[in-house]
Amino acid sequence: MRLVVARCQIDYAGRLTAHLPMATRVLMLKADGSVLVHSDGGSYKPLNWMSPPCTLREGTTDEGQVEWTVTSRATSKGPDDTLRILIDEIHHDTQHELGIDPGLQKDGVEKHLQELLAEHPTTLAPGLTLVRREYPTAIGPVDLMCRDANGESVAVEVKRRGEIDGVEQLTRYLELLNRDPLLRPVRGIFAAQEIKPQARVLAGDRGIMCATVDYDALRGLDNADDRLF
Amino acid sequence: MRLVVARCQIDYAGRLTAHLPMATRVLMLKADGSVLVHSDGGSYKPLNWMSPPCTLREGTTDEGQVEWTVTSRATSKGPDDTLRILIDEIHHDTQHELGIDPGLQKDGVEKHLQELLAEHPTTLAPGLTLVRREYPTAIGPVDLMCRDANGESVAVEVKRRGEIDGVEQLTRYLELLNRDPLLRPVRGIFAAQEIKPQARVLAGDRGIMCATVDYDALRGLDNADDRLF
DNA sequence: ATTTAGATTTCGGCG
DNA sequence: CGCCGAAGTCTAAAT
Repeated sequence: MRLVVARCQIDYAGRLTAHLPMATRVLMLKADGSVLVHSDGGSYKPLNWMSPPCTLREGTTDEGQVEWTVTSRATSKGPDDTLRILIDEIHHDTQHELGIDPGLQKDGVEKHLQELLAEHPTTLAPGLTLVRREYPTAIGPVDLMCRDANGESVAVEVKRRGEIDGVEQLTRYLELLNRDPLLRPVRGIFAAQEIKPQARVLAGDRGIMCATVDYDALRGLDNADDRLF
Repeated sequence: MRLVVARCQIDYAGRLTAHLPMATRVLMLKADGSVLVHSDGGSYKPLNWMSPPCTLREGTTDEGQVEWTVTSRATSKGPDDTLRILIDEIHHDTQHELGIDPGLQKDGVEKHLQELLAEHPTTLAPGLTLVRREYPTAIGPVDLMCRDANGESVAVEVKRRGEIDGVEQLTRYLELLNRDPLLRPVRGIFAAQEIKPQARVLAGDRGIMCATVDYDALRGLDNADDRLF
């Protein structure tokens, strides 16, 4: 990892073209050849960057300025990209050995939400029981297939954030499932930690029930269960 | 901007929980209080981070190790987040004045594609003429509203990458537009630089035509036009 | 290898 | 200020 602070001007050409006027920025040059250009603000996203695999070549302009050219080969996904960094002045330049990172361990994403709801289906609707998780269909798996108090089928789509696409997805499942005479009628529940108003409206329009899920409360239920055994 | 290279262990708790075992990493501390944790690989996304606004507080553990705690307040968007960085050894620690960045200038995104197609609708279908761009409807603007050689209405949805949600979006527009006796029948064209197979199948199933757009060729047409005048 | 769905998505525009 | 759509999205799992 090489860390450079420099006054520079940057031009990118590839999937789009972008330009950064001359200013002082941080350049992060990683071991795999990738390059990140950061300013002193914004979020985690760099102003500009080059994804690996790519190669950096150092050159000199006609005016005698240092110029770095970072290039990647054209792949099936996109055209060949070029990042041109024209360096006016280097304020800082250091090299560091970091080694391979052991990697990130995550917990609390959609999969966990689905697991918790599978164990506590009654939090979605009274009398609901689980038939199976990841119920397979021709167009993909339904997150939770359940049965309600009347013995009728209920398909549940779980999302961390409930938006229109999720409602569309559940609608496609319901359309398909309701063609099966052994299952029908199948109704739907759209479950998410947070449901956007537009998604709620669309769901209502299609007779789909919305359920807001409290992740912490579910986790609490789960821990309570654990203590019983 | 403060750049730190250190052996550290990191724990994040907020929208999810995440853990990074002890290893050497780069810590980028920006002027707005945000923190980025980078390893020597991966893409532009940090292993872990904290978005502004947030505050960093330095402390010491019972074992005498330095500990940084970065916290942000709970907002309407999410709960309060905490990033705990336990520092084992600092290899490098420098401070740099960067100033405000003049910002990025982009060119070549969906808006541009839409503009080019608006000027050259016949590349989508022979005899097609533009009625208007961003044609307003109750559920949002249709990218391009056109008329074909027979004088019938054609709604065009423009995407850089054509996926299922784009087809769903166009379907919703068509359903609404076809309720209008003055417009109907309205057919649809789904235009994108690249169309995914599943999106193509769904479009075909709904009688929507797909058009793959060559951005460079369109830009060429545009330049040719310019030269005529 | 290709495709698809999820993300601590972030970012910008408009009402 | 909140909602909505686009992104050089990236990434990991499934096909």
